[in-house]
Amino acid sequence: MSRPKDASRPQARKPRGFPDKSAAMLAAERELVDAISAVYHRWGFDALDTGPFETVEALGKFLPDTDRPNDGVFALEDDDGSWIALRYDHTAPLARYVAEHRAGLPKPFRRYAAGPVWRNEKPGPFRFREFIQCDADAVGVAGPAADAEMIAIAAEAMEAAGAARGEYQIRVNSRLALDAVMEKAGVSDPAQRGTVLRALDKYDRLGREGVELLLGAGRKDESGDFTKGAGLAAEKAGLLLDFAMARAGSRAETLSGLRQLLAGNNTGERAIEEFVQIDEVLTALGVDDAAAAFDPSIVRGLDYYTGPVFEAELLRPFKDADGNEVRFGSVGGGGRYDDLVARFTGEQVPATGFSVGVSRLAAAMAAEAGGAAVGPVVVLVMDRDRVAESSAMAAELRAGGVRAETYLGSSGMRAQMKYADRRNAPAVVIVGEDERARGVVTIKDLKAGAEAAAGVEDNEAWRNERPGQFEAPCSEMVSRIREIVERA
RNA sequence: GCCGCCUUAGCUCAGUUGGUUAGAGCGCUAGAUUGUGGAUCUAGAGGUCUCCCGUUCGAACCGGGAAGGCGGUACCA
Repeated sequence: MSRPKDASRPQARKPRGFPDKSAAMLAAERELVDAISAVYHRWGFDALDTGPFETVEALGKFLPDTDRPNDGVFALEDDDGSWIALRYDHTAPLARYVAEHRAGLPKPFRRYAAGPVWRNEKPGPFRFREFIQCDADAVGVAGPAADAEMIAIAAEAMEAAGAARGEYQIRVNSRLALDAVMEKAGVSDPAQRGTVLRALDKYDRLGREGVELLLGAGRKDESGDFTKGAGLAAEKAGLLLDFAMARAGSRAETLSGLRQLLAGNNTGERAIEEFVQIDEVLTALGVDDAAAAFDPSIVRGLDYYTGPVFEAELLRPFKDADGNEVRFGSVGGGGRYDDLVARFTGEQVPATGFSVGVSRLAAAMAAEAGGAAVGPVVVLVMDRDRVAESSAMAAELRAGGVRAETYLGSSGMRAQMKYADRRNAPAVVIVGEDERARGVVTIKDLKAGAEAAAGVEDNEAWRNERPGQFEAPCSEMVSRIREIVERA
């Protein structure tokens, strides 16, 4: 009866966060990668692939806990006892590459990379442990003009990804400005600065009240878990909150607000000057207020960035598989990282870059599109002894540029039709005794057939009508099929 | 990592105050249909009720633990 449990039999279960990808998903990913890469290429970046693994030392400084190299990254011990790990982004490998080959590289060095990255952390909906990033970086360029250009590229990449202007926004801030406001608020302890930055970063999600709690005593979330706050006095927290909320209707308006907030502080003056230059270049490049805004609540990771930082936000909501609206928020980010190469060489090399998370975008678009990918034309086999004839017809279709396959299963016609339907085939080709006798082929347009059948309730009528079906001379088979495929 | 909720057929879910053979819809397979995907009707396959331990004469149901899932939160280079 019931099979005995066999301990040696593995469970057919895949690890979380590594989704199986359908044909539709793969097509969406490839389209996005191609479109975004084309933008980078057009702006003068060269493609470079550094492979999936780096030494943990190369990724090292930014590991959360160097004693446990498997935390955060996927690491394994090499045969010489050293540890290597899968890259968690494209920027750290680039820094290593530049340091390793600095003598032979043109300066500035402009490079783009597209491929999977891996993060060993808790996955969630639209959040994976393996995902594709499309990354562009300019190494050896200092100054806000280079950052402004990256922002313009980010905007163009979003539009190439299918977000019209107004459906996305690049939100720009600066570490300098954050430093300035923390200086003014008297926050100097490194640990406290970290807590403050993390709190400000949550403004989007928690709003002013939530951030206020995190800057002060702390906050209890709805599950009852408590997060300790930065312990700031209300007055200091107020200044930080005013800063985080300083985004106004346009870059110019935000700037004038920041001028007042940061007045009388040296770092603040420098931050303002940086914003002014970025704004000028953005305007010159045609990046308007809808495409890129100054937003002081943008923080991004802690250790890595040294100047301007920015995030690409998708404003258009998507529907998930259950029809619920999903707001995506950030689908890409970047900024200036002047110290990353210096880790290897000791010599400071200024750099700025931007990266798009393609997998989330593709997952969203595929989920919304919902449908399966269009399948091949299926040539049915009516007479098992004449498989070769079907094979020849399928070959003729392929030679004519049509994706086609011969049905090679062992079932009857009904099952073959069901197979074609399930494959989402645009059409089937039927040649049985009748057709052979008259030198014709029967072609059935499955999509037209399904539409025409929607109103037919009577089985006999359905069978007589054979909706979507017609005969054609053998010589016209390829051209008639192509008409159908092109319409699909 | 921490907190909360959940787990019965491929999917969505009923069910039993603990009592012989556990249900529905959808899906799947086959037939009605001799050469036709839809619709309709009929039949069939598919479950140690997530797992382990305990309480009990008896557990899918009660208790404890584990695993997995969902949500929140922390971290996110």
